[in-house]
Amino acid sequence: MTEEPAGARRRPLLRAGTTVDQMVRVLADEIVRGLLAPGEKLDEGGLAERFGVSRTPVREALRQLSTMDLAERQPNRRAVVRAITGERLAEMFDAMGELEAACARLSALRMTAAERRALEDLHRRSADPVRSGAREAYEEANVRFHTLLYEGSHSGYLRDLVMAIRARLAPFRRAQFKVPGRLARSLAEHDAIVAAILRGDGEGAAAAARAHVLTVGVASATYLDSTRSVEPPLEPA
Amino acid sequence: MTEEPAGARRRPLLRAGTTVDQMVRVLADEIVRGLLAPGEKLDEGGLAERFGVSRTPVREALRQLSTMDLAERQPNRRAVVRAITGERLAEMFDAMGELEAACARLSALRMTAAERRALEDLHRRSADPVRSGAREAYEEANVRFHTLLYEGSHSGYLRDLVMAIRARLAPFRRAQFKVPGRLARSLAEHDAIVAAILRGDGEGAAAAARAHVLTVGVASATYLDSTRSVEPPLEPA
DNA sequence: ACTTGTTCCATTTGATGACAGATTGAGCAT
DNA sequence: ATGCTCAATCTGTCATCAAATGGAACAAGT
Repeated sequence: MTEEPAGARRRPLLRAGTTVDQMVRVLADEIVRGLLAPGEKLDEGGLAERFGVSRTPVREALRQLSTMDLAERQPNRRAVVRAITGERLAEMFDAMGELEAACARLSALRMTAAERRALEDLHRRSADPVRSGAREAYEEANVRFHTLLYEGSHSGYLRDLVMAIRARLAPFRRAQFKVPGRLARSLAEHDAIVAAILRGDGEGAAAAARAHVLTVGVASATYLDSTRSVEPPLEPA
Repeated sequence: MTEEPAGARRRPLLRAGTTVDQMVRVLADEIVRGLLAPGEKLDEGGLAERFGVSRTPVREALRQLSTMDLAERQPNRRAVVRAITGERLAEMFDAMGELEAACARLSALRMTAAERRALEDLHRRSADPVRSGAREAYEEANVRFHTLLYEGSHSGYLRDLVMAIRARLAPFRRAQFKVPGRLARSLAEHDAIVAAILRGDGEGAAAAARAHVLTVGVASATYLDSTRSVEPPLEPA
């Protein structure tokens, strides 16, 4: 620690973790966003060259990805991006619905007054993007809304669990907003959840949240049927 | 495949996966069962020597363990067995309760007639071990009972999720059965769950299952308070 | 002729030992 | 007792070797 001229050159750009962690972040993001298609081969040598490292850290990254269920490995066979079957996708939405419902239920029971106010405020402000049809803005508000629900459960474990699944389903969820009129309906569903939470009705909040996610799941299934593929919709960086 | 004299010498004892997978299984088991105490250092060189391999596969195993939340790693610092704080344990029981409730709810809605019969049969047979005080036998029936619930949800994803948490909590859950009279109460709680499922009452089943897990969680918390430690109870191999 | 089965080799994975950088704890001076 | 120095130890990464895979080329059978 002799010199630190201002730019801190020791950290080579976005050094938030180790080399392997960085690779995992990048690859996980690309898989979740569909830039790496399901079934795509993850060649150790190729990835090593791409990231400018040797194969050792690449292997560690691949093992982590496979533990996270984003990649699949078999002994002596090359790793591939995990393909999501339609059935599995449905199961994931099932689980997502139940976990969202759990968070909503616990939020209704456990949220502090401040947390309830914040939720209500955010929900009220979300009406503007819907009126003006600002999809981007609403999507952002939507993410914040659900995050507040997870935090409201006052269970970090539950929050981490549901956010992991959410990240995995994000591309599929996002597609639904392109359906005409979906924004308004989404807002109405949020309204039911907020109302139940504010009156402390745990079961009501759970049912509303479950229905909300179910709707999203059905929309995704429809989308998939129409495209005859389980690949998540591509999108630009 | 030229010769196979009967003993199949090619597989060197329990070869169910790769070297790393085997190490992960062994270490995960030891951590979950408390043979490796929380906070215990996991030295790469030491483990390499113990398993008779080089450090590279050990590192992969450690990375997988840390992804599974069984170990903790920081850059350039040695890996340690993940310590479960009391708060985190409570959160895990929370999540477990919600997931069990979800499985029970879905079971009530989705179980086939055969599955309902199997659940009822098992539950009825579980009364014997309780009467005779056969703790071991009841514990086994208990595991099977819950597994049937998970399968009944008809969601493999949900099942995997809840079974992973269950494995992590197993040592804590098991301790509760040593409390006098707990077997009978556990059976009674199961009874409420079964009754709700058989009459197709999803919400009732969910509530009963949640209460059941909550009871277990409270019992564990009490146990922890009494021992002033968050280490899972040790038990012989 | 077209499929089916076999043999080989280029490619890829699994694992090892070695080297540079970071950490930790013992020893010493204050 | 407190803080500093430095060496032993451990982690992160690499280059390299043995074993396994999976196609291509080729032979044989229907």
